[in-house]
Amino acid sequence: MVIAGKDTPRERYRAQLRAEIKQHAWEQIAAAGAPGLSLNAIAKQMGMSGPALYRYFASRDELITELIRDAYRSLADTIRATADSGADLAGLGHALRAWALDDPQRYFLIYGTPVPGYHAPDDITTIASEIMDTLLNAATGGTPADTPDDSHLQAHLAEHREWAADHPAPPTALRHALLFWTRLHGILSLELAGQFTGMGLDPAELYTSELRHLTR
Amino acid sequence: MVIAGKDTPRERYRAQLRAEIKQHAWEQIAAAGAPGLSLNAIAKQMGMSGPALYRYFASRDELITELIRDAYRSLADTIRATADSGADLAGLGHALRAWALDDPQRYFLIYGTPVPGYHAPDDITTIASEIMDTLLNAATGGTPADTPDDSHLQAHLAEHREWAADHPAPPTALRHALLFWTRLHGILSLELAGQFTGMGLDPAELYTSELRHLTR
DNA sequence: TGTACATCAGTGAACGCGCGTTCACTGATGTAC
DNA sequence: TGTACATCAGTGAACGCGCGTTCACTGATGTAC
Repeated sequence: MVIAGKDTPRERYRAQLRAEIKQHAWEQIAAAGAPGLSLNAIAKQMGMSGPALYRYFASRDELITELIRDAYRSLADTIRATADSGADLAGLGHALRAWALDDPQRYFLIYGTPVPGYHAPDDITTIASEIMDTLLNAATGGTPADTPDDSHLQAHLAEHREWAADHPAPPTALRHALLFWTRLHGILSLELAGQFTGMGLDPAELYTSELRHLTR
Repeated sequence: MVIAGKDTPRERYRAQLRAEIKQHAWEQIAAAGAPGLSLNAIAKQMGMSGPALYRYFASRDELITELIRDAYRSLADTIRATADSGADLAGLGHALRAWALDDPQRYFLIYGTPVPGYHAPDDITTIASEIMDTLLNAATGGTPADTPDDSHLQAHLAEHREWAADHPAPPTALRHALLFWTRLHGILSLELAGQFTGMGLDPAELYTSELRHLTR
């Protein structure tokens, strides 16, 4: 069921202005992080008065939630499109890294430090599991990972697979998808946070090495 | 060279009050995240007026920097003490996890979303490399990791080892220490951020599995 | 041991600021007859 | 095609709030003779 979205000029204008607001919001987040996001500052940047934005977003919280949703949507679409174009897990790994580097603060909005007390709406959780779904597909189809047999973990996953409830992936694939996620996130998040700065090594080497290891 | 620290009653009182302020700061960070930290709120919580705190910290920024320093110090000491007590990399991994779970926001203060523009003072970088040093010791001494030979990455590390300049670890150990760091951080940070919530699996199983894999 | 002075902790008032959000209102744009 | 009315975008003033930080001051604590 799609919400009407009558295509009147006014509706189109509304949609465009909402998009414009979000774009300025992203710029502000890139410059000062998510906590520094301010409706008034966005309005000023757009040459409008502060209260005007309340025609488009009910509150600051609603705007942020929407940004989080868009970030998840963008990542899910990117990963999905890459998979649909025939890429294997290695391809997904490279797509993930490119997506993250494209806008680090967007990555952190999803996977960064959580704000105590904030809880994402259900539809966002749905998008998150869509991402896992794509990973599971790739992990199931591809060659099995170079992994020592880890029967203990696989037994655990075989019995704790709510997150993959409607996916036929075998335990080895569950495990493979999880390692793909956690290992790449480990390197990516440290890189984006600048933790490798000054160490002299190239994070990309580390990343592709792990990716090779995961998809050999 | 140690800064005097004359042990007068006044000095002891000062030190104790600084500690008390920091403790309230940590509670506030645990409750609302680091961006929500407020000097006035801490003062109120302690039954003092806001300006009083300026006797103990020159500014909010100085307080936060000090908290970051303490977090690094605490982690470095924990890891070092664990290593000194004879633990191998597996032991360090468990110590790391326990330390992180003990206060997630403290972990995120070190490894979480960076604030664009903030740059840590040099002495903090020094503590960070002290941690890497302990890892390198353990990685050098222990059994070599179960790793496929990755000559490409090892060649890169052999020539980009500023971060381990004054450590005699061979490339295999450099690689081992890095993987230890990035893989465990990947799982830990996702766990602390609540990304496994609702998935039904136990992050501890994933963590110990990776740790086993790294220290077999 | 007592007095005179310096040091320092903490207060209260104040400044300037930006925040999110509400409200009554104006003016333009679209809709119905 | 033109008029009457409803809808909606945006404004400016205002509210209440909390923030970091400064400043002049009071009162207690320590130090020197």
